[in-house]
Amino acid sequence: MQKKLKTEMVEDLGASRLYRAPGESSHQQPQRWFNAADITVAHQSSLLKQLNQQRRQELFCDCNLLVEGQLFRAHRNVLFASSGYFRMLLSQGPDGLADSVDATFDVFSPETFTVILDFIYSGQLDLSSHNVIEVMSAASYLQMNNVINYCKNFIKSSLDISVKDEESERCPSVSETCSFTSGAGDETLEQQQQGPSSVSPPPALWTRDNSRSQSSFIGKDLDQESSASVMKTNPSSPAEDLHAEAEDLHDPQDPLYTLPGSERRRGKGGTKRKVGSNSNRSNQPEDLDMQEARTQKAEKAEELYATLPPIVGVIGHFNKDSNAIMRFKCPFCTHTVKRKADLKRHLRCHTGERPYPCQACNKRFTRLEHLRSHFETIHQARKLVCRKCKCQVTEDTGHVVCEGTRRYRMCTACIQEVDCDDIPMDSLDGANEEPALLLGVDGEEEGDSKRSWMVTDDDDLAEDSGADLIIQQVDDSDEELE
DNA sequence: CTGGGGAGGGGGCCC
DNA sequence: AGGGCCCCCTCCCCA
Repeated sequence: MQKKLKTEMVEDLGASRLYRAPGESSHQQPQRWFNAADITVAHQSSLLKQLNQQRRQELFCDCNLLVEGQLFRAHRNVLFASSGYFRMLLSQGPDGLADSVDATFDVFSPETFTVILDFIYSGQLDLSSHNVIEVMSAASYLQMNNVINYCKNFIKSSLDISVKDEESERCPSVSETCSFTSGAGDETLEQQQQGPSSVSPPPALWTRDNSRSQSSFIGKDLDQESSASVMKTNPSSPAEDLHAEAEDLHDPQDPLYTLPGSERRRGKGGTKRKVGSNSNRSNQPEDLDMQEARTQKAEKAEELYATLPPIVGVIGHFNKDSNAIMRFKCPFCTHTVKRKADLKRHLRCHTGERPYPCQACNKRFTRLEHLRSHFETIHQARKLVCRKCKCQVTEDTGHVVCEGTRRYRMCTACIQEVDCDDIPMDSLDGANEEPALLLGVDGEEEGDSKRSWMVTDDDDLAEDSGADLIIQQVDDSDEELE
């Protein structure tokens, strides 16, 4: 594939060279440039191939790398040019060079390092849904930004559901394996050549080989600078893709859904304004496309979580015994956490996954506790404070006022001040009842109710009987299957 | 314009 | 590993 790409590039350049305006002299700049580019591309390709051949034959290899006990041999100059980690390691002077083993890695597997090393020497990145996270983590560790970008693109493409219907029919399986080919090796190689490319990188192009259930990603290698600029300007850049992904999940038309991360605040005002007025929405079946989108997103998020390697770690620091303290690093950002569970929780702000919908207002949350907090505050008037005068009330003195699905308390004095006809009182004073969320329904044991929150067929209760509102934990994938 | 409060989101950490 | 709690921050609304 790489060869084919290179060939195409050369052919394109050749075509450009042959296409010359009448009267254009042969010594004009374009022709010289294309000639030079032609030669450069061919030379790069040949050089990289030679280096790879030398590596495979262990010719002139001057660097030994031990990955979980498996020895890899490579060239220091190539590693230096490809990885920020190796740049730092190898620029520390000759001290560490005398050893038979120059570097030892235990934070990723030999298989992962093979992918990385193959990429360094060939420009081809063999990604699959099973290794992408670990490769990304390793690339992060080795400070190879272009590999990280490819991984992001791969993940994005795997998660991409915007063209789900048509695409899924044309391409039966979401890519199981993926091969990235880059034009000229690594970022640093390019950086060291002519700086930012004069030609903006073409958008990544997906080709799929259905017969082998395989996908190939063909894209021009993004050097650091150009990829940075692309990320700022090109909406299909990885960083923005992530946000776009999140927006995909949360229908931008739907003010109920806020965006994760930096984007999440955008829709918030709308959300708050809609809380009381959207109750009618909760009575309607969700838009099927949106539901399907959410389902697929949740499945992909689950797949992503499932592919998390046992160690997605970075060595944060050393304790007094010089033992490395492992932390779990987010593949999407620089955040690290101590526990894998915390990483999984954190990843939701990148994947946009919101598995906890409020049955009352359809608002979705990333965490159960947030949903609970929301439900208790908004729909159950758990706060024993008069909304009007802010005075403390009790379960008895604080009358619960309904406003759509929203409930709050008012003290007796404030109730009397306001015209009683204007205030829809909760006749059952339902907030005094224990919430179905916490105690279950119909005498169910708490444990059961926690796991299987009642899914009622009667969605109408959302509007008028807030006290009986039931928060439903929706397993989108199950819903989809049903 | 500004400050206070409400609501939501995220991180750390304990159970 | 998941649930839950606490805390902090940000955003928005409103007086």
